Amino acid sequence: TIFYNVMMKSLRNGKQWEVLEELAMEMIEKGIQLDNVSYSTIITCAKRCNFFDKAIEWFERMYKTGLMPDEVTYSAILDVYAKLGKTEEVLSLYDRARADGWEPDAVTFSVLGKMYGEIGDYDGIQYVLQEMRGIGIKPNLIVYNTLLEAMGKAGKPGLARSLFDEMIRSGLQPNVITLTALIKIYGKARWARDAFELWEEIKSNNWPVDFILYNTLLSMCADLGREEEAEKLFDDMKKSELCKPDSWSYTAMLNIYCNGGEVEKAHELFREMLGSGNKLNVMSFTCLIQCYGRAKRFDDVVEVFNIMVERGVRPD
RNA sequence: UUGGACGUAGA
Repeated sequence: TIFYNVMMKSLRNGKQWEVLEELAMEMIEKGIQLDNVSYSTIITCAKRCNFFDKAIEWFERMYKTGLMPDEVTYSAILDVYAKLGKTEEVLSLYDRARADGWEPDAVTFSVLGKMYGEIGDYDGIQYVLQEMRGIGIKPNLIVYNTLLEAMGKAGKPGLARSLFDEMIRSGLQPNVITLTALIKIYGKARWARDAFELWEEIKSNNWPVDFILYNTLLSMCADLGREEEAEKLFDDMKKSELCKPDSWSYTAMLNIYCNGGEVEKAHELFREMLGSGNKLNVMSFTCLIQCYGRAKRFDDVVEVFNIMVERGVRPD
């Protein structure tokens, strides 16, 4: 069994669903017992290959064999239903499993929290927090990250901040994902002051930073029209080793200049981007085309479009 | 180390 499980794991990493399923069928034909590791590997492979129906099919097959799912298999299948947006199924499966004496763990709650975040269900998030406390599970870093982001999606930036504070008080160090999520939440709440305060705190605490975090700050600046701060951040990126600007960074900067009507700056930056060796994407072209369109520079619109086609970027 | 959960852009 372990041999097959290891095989299936590597197939899963290569997203080879068809081959993996054949192997699983072979196990059944040869009478080799599938255990929870086998089933959870099968389920997550199907999920990663977007064959959600297959994931459910295999879970039901497991159920029929009478093998009890363990906490890993449960979270794996709950995540499948959650990603399908089948909230009812998630909850009924959760309740049924609880009734069978199953003890959920931190991963379970991050799956549930993520689901409620996606639908912006504040009461759902509270339910997760309450269940977690009731069972006596201490949230780990990922659970905090998930719930914090969910609070943001439910339109509760203040509560997201409270969770962040609670996390720090509990002695957990935030990672770059925590910080990026918070910055995005503050940006969407138009809390620029809080976001920049957090940015200072990040630097003074030596908390981790990467190019995605920078990009998140840049998009916030774009949304809120904070050109000066953005230019400073963009400059930092160019000077840094690990956080070089990518096409997302350029797109954010182009947005700032376009929204500010600074067509020349946008044009100059666009040239820089073309020469930067970055993979180009539709977003930056879309932005620039709009910019020229608004400035009634239609010859430039055509030129940008032609460059886009030349560079092999497909319009969507 | 046989298996599960988290972060960035345009219209």
